[in-house]
Amino acid sequence: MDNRKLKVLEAVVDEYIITGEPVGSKMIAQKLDVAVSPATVRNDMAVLEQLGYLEQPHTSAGRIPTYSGYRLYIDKLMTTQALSDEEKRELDEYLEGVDPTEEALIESATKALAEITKCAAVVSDISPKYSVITKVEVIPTGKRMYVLLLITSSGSIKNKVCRMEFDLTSEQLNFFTEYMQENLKGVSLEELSNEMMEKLVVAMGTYMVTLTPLIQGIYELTQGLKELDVKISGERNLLSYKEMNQNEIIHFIENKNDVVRLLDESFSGIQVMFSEEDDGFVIGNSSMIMSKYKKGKKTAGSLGVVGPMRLNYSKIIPYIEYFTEKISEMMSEDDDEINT
Amino acid sequence: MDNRKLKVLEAVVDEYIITGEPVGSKMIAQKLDVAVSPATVRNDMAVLEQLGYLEQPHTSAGRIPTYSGYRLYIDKLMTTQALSDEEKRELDEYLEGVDPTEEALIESATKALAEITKCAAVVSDISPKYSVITKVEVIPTGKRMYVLLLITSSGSIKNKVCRMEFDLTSEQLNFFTEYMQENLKGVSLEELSNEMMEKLVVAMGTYMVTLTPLIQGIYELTQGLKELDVKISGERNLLSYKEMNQNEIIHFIENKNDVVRLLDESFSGIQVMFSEEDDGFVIGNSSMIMSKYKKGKKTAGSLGVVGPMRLNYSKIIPYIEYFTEKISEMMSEDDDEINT
DNA sequence: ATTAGCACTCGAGGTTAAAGAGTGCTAGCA
DNA sequence: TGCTAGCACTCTTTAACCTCGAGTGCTAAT
Repeated sequence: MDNRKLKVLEAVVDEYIITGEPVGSKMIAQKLDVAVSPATVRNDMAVLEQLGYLEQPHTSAGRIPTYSGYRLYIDKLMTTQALSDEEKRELDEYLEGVDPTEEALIESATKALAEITKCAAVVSDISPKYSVITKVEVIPTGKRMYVLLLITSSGSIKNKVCRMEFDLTSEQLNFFTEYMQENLKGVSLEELSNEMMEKLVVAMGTYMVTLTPLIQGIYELTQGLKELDVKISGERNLLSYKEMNQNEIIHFIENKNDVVRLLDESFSGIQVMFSEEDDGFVIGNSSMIMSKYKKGKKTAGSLGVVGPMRLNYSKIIPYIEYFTEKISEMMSEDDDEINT
Repeated sequence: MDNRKLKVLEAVVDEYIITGEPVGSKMIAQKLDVAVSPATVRNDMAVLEQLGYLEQPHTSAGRIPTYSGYRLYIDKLMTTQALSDEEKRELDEYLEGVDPTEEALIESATKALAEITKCAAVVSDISPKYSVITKVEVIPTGKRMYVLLLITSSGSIKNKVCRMEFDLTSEQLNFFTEYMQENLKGVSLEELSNEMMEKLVVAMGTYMVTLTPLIQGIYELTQGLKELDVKISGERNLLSYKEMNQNEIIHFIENKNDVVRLLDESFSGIQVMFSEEDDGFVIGNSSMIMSKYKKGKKTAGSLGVVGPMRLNYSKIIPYIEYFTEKISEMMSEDDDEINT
């Protein structure tokens, strides 16, 4: 394909990203570095339309990119704008002074991303497959009330209050704590199945009956830990894009968790997905830029943004790259400390 | 004021609540139990308008209630529709089988309220003034990593991971736990001031230096506990009311916490507030129905809904009354068990 | 006090006309 | 062969205009 045609396509996408309006031949003729007439551009655009990179909302309007137009633009044409030191510093500040707990880190990360990109930001926690139970505690805290505590190698903590029928003897309490400690410590969340829990219960013998609520509690906590922890923020940003369907946005907000699959499926490195390319997309006419961050040497969670197709890719992609790097660093610090 | 005029006002509000359209004289003449002509109703409506209870969007339209119209309707005219057993049962089911932790209970309560009323629902937790620290724990959980745990009489649990410079000796650990236990147990969150924390730190003597991160952690946890815990859900419901301003709704969603003041200020019993009556309202053209629930004999948190002025008060008010009763019951159970 | 009758107001919705943006095509030019 | 000027054509947007109907306020009669 003609070099000039590619330049035309690039110019159309660039312009459309800025204005959000269909782009005409005159505009492009001005923007191009080679001096050509609008008529020439028109011919090129007609070809680009035939190839499926551009489309016309109606005959007498300019062109807008199709999703394959965007795809080509992103993969081949676009020149990314590296972050200035200023911008990096701004980003660093966002993440500084944040509680190093993973949960808090992830929360701040989504907020920062959403704020900067004016999109909805999604950050998923480290996949629970990689964590292992490190501690089980039962703490009495009032009449017949006990707090269960479960801690994993990734630093997640879950707790739950259990109310019992009777007060436990200290002997029962010790037995339970030690038994759970012994049998659950080091067990990865992946291998922790229903059957395994059941076996544990049976093997408790006579204690089983009295301790049922506690066991139930532990079970619920493990279930909670297994859930991929995803934080989304900035959903409201989406409402400001007129090309996105209000109802779909609301649907997305309600069914946030559907993006989890996409986040989990993705491979490493930065990638851009379009709703047209994947029916699992929760929201039409949108794109998602995402990347996986690492924890030490292992791939951990994902982060990214969801927005309209008309996104400033050349700016946001470097942002996300930098962001991923930063989060990976911060997560890896944790990791070192926990695993060494 | 004429009895019939009041009936006219009631009919206008009733009708407007259903249709959302300005109400004409013909409609009202049909609805009234006394048989009068539209012309008569027109005269009455003109008077009601002069008194400030009704208004006309434009000359050739019907009337809609002003906020003082709603006020009069709610305080004097409206006949509330008591909940049917069916409805009560439905509500009960919503709250059944919920984790009896206050936090979970509150969360479910907002969801149920929002679902039923199609409004945004707000539930604030028991005001922290009423709780007392019952337990402080420090649990080692990896190299130089410690989990701090703070439990209050109201059943709230907060935890936090602290990373230390060095591993603590078991002696240090014991000292810290016992020291905190001794000095913080039974202390109410209200009296737990900055100065008090500082005194504690100083009194620790030589331990102070090494244990700083832990102290810092404890401090942060107490701060967290002091915050009034408010859950809001169903904000998206507001988007479906065309008489509400989109931007204001978004503003409300972002500044949810501004309602806390309203919740906290309110007195006991059910009450309805209008945005016109209080400039602190985060969202214009709206009303809020709320009530305080109890815990045992003490007033605890508040619950309510935020929606447009055009709400089905006669239905929602009994709902909220019943809901308040239910939540009070459930909370009081907790209370008995913890404090006896 | 109530009501029938009637002129009046005003918004909603539909139609028409003009303006403007942008295209596709053709014919001529380097 | 590739580019361009010119022009007719298409389609949207905007405004002006019209009509219809709902609803009112007033007046005069009951």
